[in-house]
Amino acid sequence: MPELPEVETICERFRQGTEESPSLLGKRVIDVELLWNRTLAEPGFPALMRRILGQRFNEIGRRGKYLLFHLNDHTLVIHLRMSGDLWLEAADAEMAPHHRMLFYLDDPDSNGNKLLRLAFNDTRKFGRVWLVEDPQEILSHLGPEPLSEEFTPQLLYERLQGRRRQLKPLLLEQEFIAGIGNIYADEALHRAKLHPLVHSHTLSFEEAEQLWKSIRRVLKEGIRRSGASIDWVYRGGDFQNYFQVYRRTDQPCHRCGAPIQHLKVGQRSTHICPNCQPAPADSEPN
DNA sequence: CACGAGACCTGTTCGC
DNA sequence: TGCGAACAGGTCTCGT
Repeated sequence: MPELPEVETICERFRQGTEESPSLLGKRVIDVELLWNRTLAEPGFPALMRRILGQRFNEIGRRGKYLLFHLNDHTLVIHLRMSGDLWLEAADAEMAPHHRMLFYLDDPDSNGNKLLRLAFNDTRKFGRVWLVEDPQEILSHLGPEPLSEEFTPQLLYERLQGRRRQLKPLLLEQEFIAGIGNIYADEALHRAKLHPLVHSHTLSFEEAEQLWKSIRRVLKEGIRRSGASIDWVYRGGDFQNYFQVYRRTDQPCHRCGAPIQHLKVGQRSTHICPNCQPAPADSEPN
């Protein structure tokens, strides 16, 4: 489900709090419940309990699609994968279906009463939770953060030159660039007028620069719209109303009017405008 | 290295 | 209407 903009939105909500729920910052973990064993990747549950009880949420961050909750001397790392979501609810709220892990919290001044519950809800059970001393052990494989200053057109161009892969699967590789998923890959390629099957090393610097701009634009717009909410998963964002291609099969391209096409690239559902994104010469299968 | 298939999971939608 | 197949925003691992 969530890609960089959705994770960033969740992150920001927990930092700031919302009308319905307070900020997570300063809250203390006083109990944990694990309802689906494989959700906890590391360490084992007894070790997790020993280390996490009594720790406070001091800082909340994001790297790629990973959420980072910095506690006193450990970091709680969460990846939502396809269907994960985090809810901050009353500690005695009725249990919704698909809750996989619960963190019971109190306030500095609520003397040990279970006040709130951070619930990891994950229909498909792909999501994972880690508690580590140094998050780098989990994040070190990630490529550059696309909205950071280090991610320049020049860097993208060099990295594209260093590989000989089709653009779309390459954009989905988290070690190539962190945070892009199926929606934002399609949207970025359309805005850059690049076909998903184009090979990375064939791009000119100008094309790489267009792709760089498109990636940044699309991710920033996603964040500005609080992410995309499709189907029943993840609520709150409205970027889905501004998609140019994703899930718009047969509808007219907003730029040229041609019907959007659906194809499979690397086993992932892919959407393009056949007119704005001409296929590379070497990729005509028929 | 590049790439496809299969796993991991549950729920919804599609096609006959 | 009914029922199985296909599909869903992610990632890992294995085989060619």
